[in-house]
Amino acid sequence: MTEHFDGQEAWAAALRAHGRRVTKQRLAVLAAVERHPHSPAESILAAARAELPELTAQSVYVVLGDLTDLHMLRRFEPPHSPALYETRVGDNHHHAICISCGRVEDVDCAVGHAPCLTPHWNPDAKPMTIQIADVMYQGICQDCQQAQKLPSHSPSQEKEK
Amino acid sequence: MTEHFDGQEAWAAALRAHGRRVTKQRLAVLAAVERHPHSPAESILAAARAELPELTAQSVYVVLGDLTDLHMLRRFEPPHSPALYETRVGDNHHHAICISCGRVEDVDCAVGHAPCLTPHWNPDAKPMTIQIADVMYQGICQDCQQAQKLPSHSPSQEKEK
DNA sequence: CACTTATTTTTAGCAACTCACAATAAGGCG
DNA sequence: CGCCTTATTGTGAGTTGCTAAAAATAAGTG
Repeated sequence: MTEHFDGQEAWAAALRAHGRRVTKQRLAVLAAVERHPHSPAESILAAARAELPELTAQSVYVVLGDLTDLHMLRRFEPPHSPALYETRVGDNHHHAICISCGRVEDVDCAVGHAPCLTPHWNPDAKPMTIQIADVMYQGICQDCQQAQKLPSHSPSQEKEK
Repeated sequence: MTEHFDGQEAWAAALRAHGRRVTKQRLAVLAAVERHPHSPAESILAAARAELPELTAQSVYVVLGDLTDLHMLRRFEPPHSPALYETRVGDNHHHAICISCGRVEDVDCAVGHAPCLTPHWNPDAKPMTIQIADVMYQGICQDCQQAQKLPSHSPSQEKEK
């Protein structure tokens, strides 16, 4: 317990910079998210409790929500999954999710800064001012592909009767 | 009540083609989704009940789930919103959501068939086999932009203390 | 028309959050 | 350094959106 003083202090500074108070709860949450990117609130709670056992679920929800609003954290919601959080913000990157095992990988933005970012509006649509474009790739990771080829019986696909 | 026999029959055919039974509930749900694209289950229930008052919420969930699996419907889940459904499937198009009022607009795929679709994998990542890429644009629609410029008091933005 | 079984209904149940309010403790101040 | 204000956390309850189990109903088949 000696090498995370710098991270500690960095987060503290960031909190102060945003006019937030530096509490052990917030530091614990931040550290937990940093160490377990792409995690849901529940896992973050569990991870944070390792170093702060009395931490509450509510606090985690409140903190995650607040820090996300401040853009100190980024939240995204894959289909059929609770919201996931990560500390990597500001660089607009995307995510690939394995529909089989749920694993999430980061994917850098394909097209530089603004991704596939300028939508082609239908002639009849009233264009919006786009602020961000979340791209969510869905596929099958190598491990799961392997598993499907193997012996097994049910590929658990469509049933179509 | 005379002009929707064709739609009726088209959906019935599609259901049969997928080995599903043609029930008034399924037809009502399909019709409701078609008439109210980008709607959550609850709204679809309400809309469908207009023509089939005894329809159950459960049935709607079951039907929506089943038809989505069959790709007769498409589901997507904007942040902070329940799942939305639409009948426009097969043409990979995307969605733009107004973060202020929640309105959803369809956006045709920018890059032809596969959208911005080939992720650039980080050197250390094990690439997945991508099947689909959902792009979710978030921004502010013209109406809401207007509203924000106007007199009002709280733009309901960050608070940053 | 009878029969099989998909589909719907009924009734519970649950996960992931949100809300309201009391208790606690940062950070500013004298 | 102790006091005070108010952000933050904790407590306890409540909600939404959806899934599960089992009984009732009704498509489609022969």
